[in-house]
Amino acid sequence: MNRKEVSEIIGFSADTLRYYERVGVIPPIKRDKNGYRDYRPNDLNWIFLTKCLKDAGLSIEALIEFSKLNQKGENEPAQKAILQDQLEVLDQKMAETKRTRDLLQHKIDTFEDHTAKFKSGEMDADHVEELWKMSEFKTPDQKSSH
Amino acid sequence: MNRKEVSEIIGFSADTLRYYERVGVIPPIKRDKNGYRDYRPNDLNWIFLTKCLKDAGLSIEALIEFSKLNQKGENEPAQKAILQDQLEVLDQKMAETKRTRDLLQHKIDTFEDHTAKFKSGEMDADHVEELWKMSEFKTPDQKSSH
DNA sequence: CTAAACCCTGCACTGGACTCCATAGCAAGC
DNA sequence: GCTTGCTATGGAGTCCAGTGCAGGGTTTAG
Repeated sequence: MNRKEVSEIIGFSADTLRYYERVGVIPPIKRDKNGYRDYRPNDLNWIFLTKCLKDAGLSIEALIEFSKLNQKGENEPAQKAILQDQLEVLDQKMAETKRTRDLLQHKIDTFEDHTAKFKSGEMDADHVEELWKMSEFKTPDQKSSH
Repeated sequence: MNRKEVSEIIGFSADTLRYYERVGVIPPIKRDKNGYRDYRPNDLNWIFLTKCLKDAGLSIEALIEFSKLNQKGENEPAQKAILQDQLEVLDQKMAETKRTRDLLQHKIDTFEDHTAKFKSGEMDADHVEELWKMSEFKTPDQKSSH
């Protein structure tokens, strides 16, 4: 399978594919007699996993780390551990996204509620969110809060 | 409230705060007699929202757009629409993350199952995932698939 | 024989989002 | 008055993740 087909299936550009191979996100791809890359099903498989993890927010560096361990050979426990770690990362990410989502929902729900006032005064990290929920969602100077 | 306190509460660096103000992600902050920024509760409020949206994956450009709309004054429907859009984006993101998560889980669960073989042959976008689920999660050249 | 449509390489460049730097003002403590 | 510690500024530099480009090769179609 050539570069173009892979690009079309996975959705990475030819340049990105080459870049990923160069930096080690994907392993070196076999070449044909002309030196052209010949992607095999297992390559596609790996690239697909890469795409999933990238879409899930992993950095290139993390993907390289991941790929290295995989290429090291029979290192299943380590690979499994990485996957497990990634699972946890994804779970955390989802939890956080959900929190933001709920905050946003709250903001939408209470958009018209201009009666809520927040008191100035002490304010620390733990209270910012609470305060935010009560706030009027306006830029500072549209209403003086003195 | 001075720059340092805000940095500590929100978790943006002083430089980032200045950068955001410069590009318009946060509105111009009032200054004291020395020209020092004096962040007021409503500023903090806005910065907190900014942080949420940024963490949720919005680009600086999107944040500027959002901020502009907000500063334009009574433009609630437009603001609300943006929040609603973001809500949808977050929902989609979560769904996709969950999909990756489940794929990963499957991979972990079937890690030892070396009997599964995937056939080379036709392969298109719709089948990559299916194929991937059957694959052995190895780099291409550790086992020849000819 | 030539053009089109692929592919290869190294390296320079871009865009986004900060981050650092040099220089300088103010305020408090010694 | 001097040092320390905060603040300010414009502008340059950095890092990440690609993206583009010049220069070149092979195969197929006309």
